[in-house]
Amino acid sequence: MLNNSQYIDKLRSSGLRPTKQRIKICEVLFNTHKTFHFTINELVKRISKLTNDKISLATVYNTVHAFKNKGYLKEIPINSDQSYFDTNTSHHHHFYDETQKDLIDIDDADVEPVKINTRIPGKKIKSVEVLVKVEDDKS
Amino acid sequence: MLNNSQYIDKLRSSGLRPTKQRIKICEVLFNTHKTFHFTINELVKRISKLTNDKISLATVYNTVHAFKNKGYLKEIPINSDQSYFDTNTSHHHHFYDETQKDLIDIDDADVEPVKINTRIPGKKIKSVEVLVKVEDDKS
DNA sequence: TTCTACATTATAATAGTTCTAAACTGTTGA
DNA sequence: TCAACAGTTTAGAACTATTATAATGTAGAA
Repeated sequence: MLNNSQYIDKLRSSGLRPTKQRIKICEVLFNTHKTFHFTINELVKRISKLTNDKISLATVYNTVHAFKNKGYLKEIPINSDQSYFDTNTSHHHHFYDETQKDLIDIDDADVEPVKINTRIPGKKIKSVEVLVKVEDDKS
Repeated sequence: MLNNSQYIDKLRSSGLRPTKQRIKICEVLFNTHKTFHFTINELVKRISKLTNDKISLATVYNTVHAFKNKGYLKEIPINSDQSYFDTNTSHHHHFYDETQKDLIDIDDADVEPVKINTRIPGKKIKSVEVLVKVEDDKS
C-alpha cells in the first residue's frame, strides 16, 4: 500500500467512501498506463491474484457500477453472455473478434467521425459507439 | 394458412425444414412491410396473440437463432438484460433511448458511411454497427 | 468516542438463455 | 405408399450472469 492517496482523493471527490475494497479495485484497474477490457469474472480473478483479502462478488459488481456511473469505466455494447467494461473512457471504438471472442480498441484517429444527420426531438446524444465485428478471413 | 409457400421455399432453400412452427414464426416476423425490433419475450407474446397452437419457448429460441444464422434477422448490440433482434437486415444503425429503453432505426442515409482506416491481419469485417445512445434533454 | 449513514458480505432470488432426452414429423428412397 | 432416419419440437431442468436481501462492519462527522 504505497501511493494510494490518488485513489483516495479520486473516490472522495466523487462522493464515494474510500474503502479498502474500492482502493484495491482502483489499483487493479488503474495502476497501469495501459487501458484494457474486462468482464466482471475476469476482474474477480485478477483481484484474487493480486490480493490476499478476498472481495465479495457483490462488492465487485457494486463497485464496477459505481465507477461506471462516475465515468471511470465505460460499458461496451456487445451481445455477449456477459458485460464488457473498458478502463479507457476516452472516445474510441472497438473491433469484436467473433472467432476469438476478443475485444480490440480502434484508435479514434482510425475512425472518421461518425456524422448523424438526424435527431430525436427532446433527446440529446449521450454517446456514439461503433462496433466492428470481424471474423477469420478464409479467402 | 394462405400464402405461405414463400416461407416454405425460403426455409427449404436455406436447409431448414418448413415445420409449422417455423412457418408461423415467419408469418409473425415477416408478414408486414414494416420491419421492427423485438426481444424473445415480445416475440413469444406476439405469437400467442396470433395463433392458437402455442410454440414452446425453446423452439422460439432455436428458430430465432437459426434465422439469425441464415441472415434473416440481425442481433442488435446493446447492453441490456435481454437480446434485441431486428427484422431489418439491411445496413442501418440505431438510436437507443436509455430513458425509455426504446430502440429506433437510423436510416442509413442519415449516417455518413463509417470509415475504418485500420484492419486486423487475417480478419475480415463482418459488420459495422453504430449505436447512438440518447437520453432526455433537460437543458 | 459515539453515532449514523454508507459499504460489504454471504446467500438467496431472479431472469434470460441453453441443455436434455423423449416424443414427433418432414423427407427420402424403396 | 410406407418405413426409416435425421432433423425438430417440447417441457422442464439446469445454468449463468446479475441483482436483491438483510445482517454485520466501517468511515467520517460531531
